[in-house]
Parts: sequence; C-alpha cells; structure tokens
Amino acid sequence: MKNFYLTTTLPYVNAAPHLGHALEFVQADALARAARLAGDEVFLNVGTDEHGAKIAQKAEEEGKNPQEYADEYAVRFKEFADRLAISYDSFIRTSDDGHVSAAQEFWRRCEAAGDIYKAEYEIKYCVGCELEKTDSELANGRCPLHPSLEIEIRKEENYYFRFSKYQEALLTLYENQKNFVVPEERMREIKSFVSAGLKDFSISRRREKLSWGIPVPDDPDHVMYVWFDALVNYVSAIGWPTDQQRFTKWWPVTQLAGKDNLRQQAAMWQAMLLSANLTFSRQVFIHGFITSGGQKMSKSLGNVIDPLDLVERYGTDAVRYVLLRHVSSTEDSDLTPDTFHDHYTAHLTNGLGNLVARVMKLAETHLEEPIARPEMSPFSQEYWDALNAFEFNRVMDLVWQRIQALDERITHEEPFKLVKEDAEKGRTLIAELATELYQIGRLLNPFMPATNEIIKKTILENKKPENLFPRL
RNA sequence: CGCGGGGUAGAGGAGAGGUACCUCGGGGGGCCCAUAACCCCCAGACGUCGGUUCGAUUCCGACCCCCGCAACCA
Repeated sequence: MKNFYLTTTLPYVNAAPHLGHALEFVQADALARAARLAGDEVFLNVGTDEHGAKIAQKAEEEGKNPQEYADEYAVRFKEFADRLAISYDSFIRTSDDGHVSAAQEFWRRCEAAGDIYKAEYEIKYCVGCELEKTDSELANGRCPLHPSLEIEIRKEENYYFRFSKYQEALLTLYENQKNFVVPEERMREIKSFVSAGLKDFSISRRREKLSWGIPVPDDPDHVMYVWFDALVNYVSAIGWPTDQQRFTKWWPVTQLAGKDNLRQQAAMWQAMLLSANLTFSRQVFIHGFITSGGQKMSKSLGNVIDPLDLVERYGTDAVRYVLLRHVSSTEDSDLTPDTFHDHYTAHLTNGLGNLVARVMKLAETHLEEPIARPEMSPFSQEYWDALNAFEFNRVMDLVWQRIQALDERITHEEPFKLVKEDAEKGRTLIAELATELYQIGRLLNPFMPATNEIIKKTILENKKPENLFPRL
C-alpha cells in the first residue's frame, strides 16, 4: 500500500490526438489500474499543453483567439482519453489559473536561486512565415515554405535558465538512481548528453511578439517560453505551491514520455526542480514511436492511423490490447491497418473471444447455477516484475499463455464428452474451466478493463455473452 | 572518429557461449464445446569478414546497410 503518482507528458495542442498519444495514455493507464489493484492509492495526471507561438498561429489560421482554440482541443483530448478508458484523476490544462500562478511561483523560486538571468538571444526568423524557426525546422538553412527567402538572424533580449550549473547534480542523480531513466539505453543517452556539457537555455519570449503565454513575474515585456511553463504542470497538478499537504502526499512523480522528450523530462526539468528547491522525479519512462509501413506517419504519405477510427471499428479494449502487446514498450514499432487487423483476429477473436464462448457455452448448458465467485488468487511475481519494468508486452504474453493453456485443456480433457459420460465429473471440470477463465479476466483488468467486466459478469450470471470480439 | 538503436525463418518480434523461441503466414493430421474457431505435428532463419574459444548466431574487432536524435523542435 503506497501512494503512486503517475503522469503522462501533456500533449501540445497543435494537432489532433494521434496514435503516439494513445500509446502513452494506455501505458500509463495500465500502470495506474494495476497499482490500484495491488491496493495502492494512485493519482494519474493527464492534460494539455496550450501556450506558445505555434498555438497562437494555429488559432489565427482558424480565425479564433488562442484560448478558444485551446478550449476546443482540451475537449478533444479529454474525449480522446475517455474513449480509451483512461482512468485519469486529473486533467490539467496549462491555461488553468492554478497552473499559471504555479508556473509564476516556480519562476520566482528559480530566480531567487540565482538561476534566471537576461541575455542576448539569436533567433532565426523567416519573414515569409513571420515566425521564428528552429534549426530542425529549416532545410539547408532555409525555410522549407519560403526557400527563396533568406533566414534573418534577429537578436533579442530574453531570460535564460542556468542549466549549465546543474551538470554535476544531474550526473549524480543518474549515478544514484540507477533506474531513474528506463530503458537503459535512454539512460546512457541522457548521461552522455549531460556529460558533454550543458548550455543555458532561453525561457522567455518578448511579449509584443507573442502574447499567448504566461507572463513573467514582474516583467510585463516577457512571457514564459512554453517549455518552462509546461513542465511545471507535474507539480501544479498536485497542488503545488498552495496545497503543500497534497503535494507531499504524491510527490515525487513517475513520468511517461516519448523519446523526443528525453532531454526535457530527464535533464531540463530535473534541473528546474533542483533550482526551485524541490526533489527530483521518481522515474522517467521513455517509450518509442509508432511507424506505419516503415515510415513516420504523415499526412502527405497518407499512412496516418487515427486511433479513434480503430476504436470505432474494433473497440476500446482491442486498441488497448494491440498497443500494449504488439507494440514494443521502448523501441519503435510498426503498425499498419493490416497488422492491427491480424492481431485482433488472431488473439482476440480466435483467442480470447472464442475461449470465452466455448467455456461459457459449456457452463450455461451444463451448470445449473453460476459458480461461486472465485477467491482472489495473487498475481505471479513474474507478472509484477514485468509490469514494474514497463514490459507490457511481456505481461500480456503471460496472460495469453494462460489463455492458450485453457484452450489446450479443453481439447485434451474433453468436457463436452465427459459431461455425457459422467455428469458429475463433467460439471466439476466445467466449473474449473470457468474459474480459470475468471482468473484470466482479472489478469486482464489493468489492460482491458471492460473485457474483464464482461467476463466477470458472464461467469457470475452463468450466461454466454454476445461475441466479445466479433469477426471483422 | 558527434550520440543512441538496429540488422534472427516468407512477415513481425524475443533470445542466449553449447538441442535457436513466439506470433502471423505455408503444409499435414485431429476434434466437434466454440466466433470455419480450438488442439497436435512438419518445413523454414541468426548482414559480411576476421579474432577469442573445445565450441559463437550469442563475446571482441573491422566493414556494409537501416532508423532516430544532434539542444531551446512544447
């Protein structure tokens, strides 16, 4: 029994929810549900990251003000989480009042620690877009949208965070907490990044250029750069700084993030915490990306898989199943509509769904009343070990081994024959099969909660259900 | 010598110093409770070249190829 605070990385609302968000949400939710099952008290945080130039620009394109635009996306992401049956305890928005004041207080703390200073900042500016560009947005030093125009270098004065000061502290953190970043290769990567030396980073923008951000305390000319603001949500979501009791109850946090976020979550944010005199996160888990047909999903390639379409067609638990079992938890994985369909058919329709049907048909036909609600048998150590190591597919494999074993048992012990030869023995066997099916359902609870409910219900009512996973 | 990952049966994945595992697909058989599902059996693979070793696909080195990232991309 412990308190377990878990957070996803807040999606930036510049685009619709995609499969990568779904992966992270579902992984986080599986951990949260499993922990609750183990008796832990759990706080699962999700939400939306809403500030910055990109958002202001998108809003303008759609003829809205940024807040209206963000409101719409917040609703979209919330519905998205609901469609995936994410059992979140908090949906934070970085435009929430509480978050805004928390970010400002956080800034003041860092400033008080002497870690915020003003300096010249060089930006690369495309006059065609009227926007600042990052190196990775440029192709051959030019804006891909306006290749005929020269990128202008503009200078402006910004606030900086003294990241460089924290190199040693971060390396010490990585030494002391050997699983601070999971998996190991990401830990190596961040170590080598920090070892190579850190450059202070800019944390503000001139307000006249960009008003859609959190005002810098005591300086009306600047707003916070969105990174700084967004990261603070991990503490503001649990009441910092106003509700210390709540904060201490939950902190430190276990974070889930994509591999593109490694530096921000495992290094920059940790330095910011130290600067603000807070303790480090508990752990940072880094997942991979999902490609389709061997390539990044992109609109121009036309290989984008919309998770909501999958939910519509196959159901929430089927999507959760595929994301947790057939997508690597840490490496990039490939998924196409065809492979998704194959996994669905092979393991849900033919596997679990069919097993439930064959067991429950026998039970409904031959048992006069439902079996007694089975005792809670504890999950195996292997199950928990795999889960604690974020190896979701390994946990799922364990469950599917039980499914296959039950299928084998039915074939070999032939309850459908036995019950005709010796009704009593046959009924005993069928009751055992139903009991095992019930346990399988429980094992699935963190991953496929609705399926677990149906299995439980069908057994306790002794009534064969509609096809769980219809053939599509 | 920028950083990290990877090249295993037709496909996608796991693995380990000594019979190479799983899923899908292919071939054959069985069963009839089940969603033409289920069970059993069979065929088929470790990028290249060296080294260490009694023995490497697994360790070491070189090479070839693929994929991310390369800082303020939120």
